[in-house]
Amino acid sequence: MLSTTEENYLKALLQLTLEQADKAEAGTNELAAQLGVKPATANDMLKKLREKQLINYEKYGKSSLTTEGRKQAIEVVRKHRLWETFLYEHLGFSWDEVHEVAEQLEHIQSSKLIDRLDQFLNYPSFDPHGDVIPSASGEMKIPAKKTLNEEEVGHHCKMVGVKDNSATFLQYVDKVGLRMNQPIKVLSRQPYDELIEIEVNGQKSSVSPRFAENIVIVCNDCELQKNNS
Amino acid sequence: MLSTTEENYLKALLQLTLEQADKAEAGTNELAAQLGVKPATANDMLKKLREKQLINYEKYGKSSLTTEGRKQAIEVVRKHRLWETFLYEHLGFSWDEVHEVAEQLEHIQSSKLIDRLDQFLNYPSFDPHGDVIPSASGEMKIPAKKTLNEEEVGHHCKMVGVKDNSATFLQYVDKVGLRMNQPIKVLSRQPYDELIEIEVNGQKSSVSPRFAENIVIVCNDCELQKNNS
DNA sequence: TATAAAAGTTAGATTAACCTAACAAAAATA
DNA sequence: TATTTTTGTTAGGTTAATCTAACTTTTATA
Ligand SMILES: [Mn+2]
Ligand SMILES: [Mn+2]
Ligand SMILES: [Mn+2]
Ligand SMILES: [Mn+2]
Repeated sequence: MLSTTEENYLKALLQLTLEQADKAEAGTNELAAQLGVKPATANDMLKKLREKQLINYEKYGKSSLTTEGRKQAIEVVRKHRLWETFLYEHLGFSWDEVHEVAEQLEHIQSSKLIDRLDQFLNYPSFDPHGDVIPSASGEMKIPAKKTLNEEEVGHHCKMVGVKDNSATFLQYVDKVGLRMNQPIKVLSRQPYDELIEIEVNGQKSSVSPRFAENIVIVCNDCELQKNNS
Repeated sequence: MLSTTEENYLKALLQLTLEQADKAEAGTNELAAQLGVKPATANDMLKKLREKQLINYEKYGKSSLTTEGRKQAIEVVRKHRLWETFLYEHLGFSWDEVHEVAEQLEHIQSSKLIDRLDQFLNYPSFDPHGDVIPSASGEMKIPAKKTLNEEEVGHHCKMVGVKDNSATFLQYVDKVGLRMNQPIKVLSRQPYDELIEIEVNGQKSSVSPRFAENIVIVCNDCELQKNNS
């Protein structure tokens, strides 16, 4: 059985390697920073996790999860997000309060507990932050990335990045009220001028296709793609 | 903030000192046995807890909780029993499955979490084993002990001890179906012969006053007495 | 390409929680 | 009371997870 610390390393490695979809590996310093420990500390743990066949790691090289390591990491993420959902939906915690407590709850060891919690919550697909909850079988669906311009009317999505990094554009994004990871609903698309009407945090605004094609989003309503290499 | 281990020592000391209501102290070996560690290990921890002013302890002496130590211990018991109640009532865990998981959950650090859980459960007074749940303010009510013969009709209680330790009596207790800590309901008292009709685990039986006065019980329905020295 | 910077590793130390083995004090009992 | 048993303590050691300081390798850049 894994220690809380080992679980945290695997989860951190999963998160870092999911961020950059292309290369599924992370450096020692990067991992140490993510976990708030010194590189020397992370280095020790990397050797230990390699011994346990949970990661691929070679001296001076980048690290990546093995199939078993990935499975374990996904299980931790599943627990984290189910607990966040419980705290948010049943105990009246707010969006920003759930994470800290879920960091503790995700390490409770009881498969019966997590299965029953899943059932109690009615098998939710997303946590309060809109992140996908992995299934009991360890499948973690990753919603497709696209631009806001390509999003369908009526769908719910969230901004996960921008294509234009100019100050002008970023200031405009701010002004429109868009924030990273905040839920967005696409209300309509005007046939006359192609303006897209969106709702963010209760506020409605209209944006141009030019603007929208520089906003990268993930859609919660579109077909989900499994990601379980 | 206390470590999980420190919390476990305080809780164990509370439990040991509640058992023998007269002398509120426990020996090093006794405590070590309760926690499943060696006396040498417990000895180290006793010194540490004394430094933190959580227990009273002197070399070769018995240990007892300070006011602060007792407060902390009661908080852990409160968390344990609220979680047990949650698992039992909302996640369909059985009587005997809840304890193991609650041993982990009782160490989650979040006062908001436990307050909200209490509210969610509608401020329960007893856990699934019939044990009293301490209040948010740290009051731990201890139900009055009395004999089954003194118990009122209609009340719910549980056996916590016997006054007669003869084999004959104990075998009779077994035969009637009484088990330690198992819920008992007093159904009636016949005016004619004073026989007491009780229900245990769905089974009804009648016992004599002679028998009943040798069964020590605690009543869940009687006035509770605070125990917060 | 030579040098500087960044990234990664190693050695040695610390802390918490545990252990065993040897010893000391207190309590029980002969 | 003397002896034995029980109880409690100490010394010294282990493991997991952390650190700092010094070192090495790799990568970037002048
Ligand atoms: Mn989170
Ligand atoms: Mn989340
Ligand atoms: Mn319990
Ligand atoms: Mn209980």
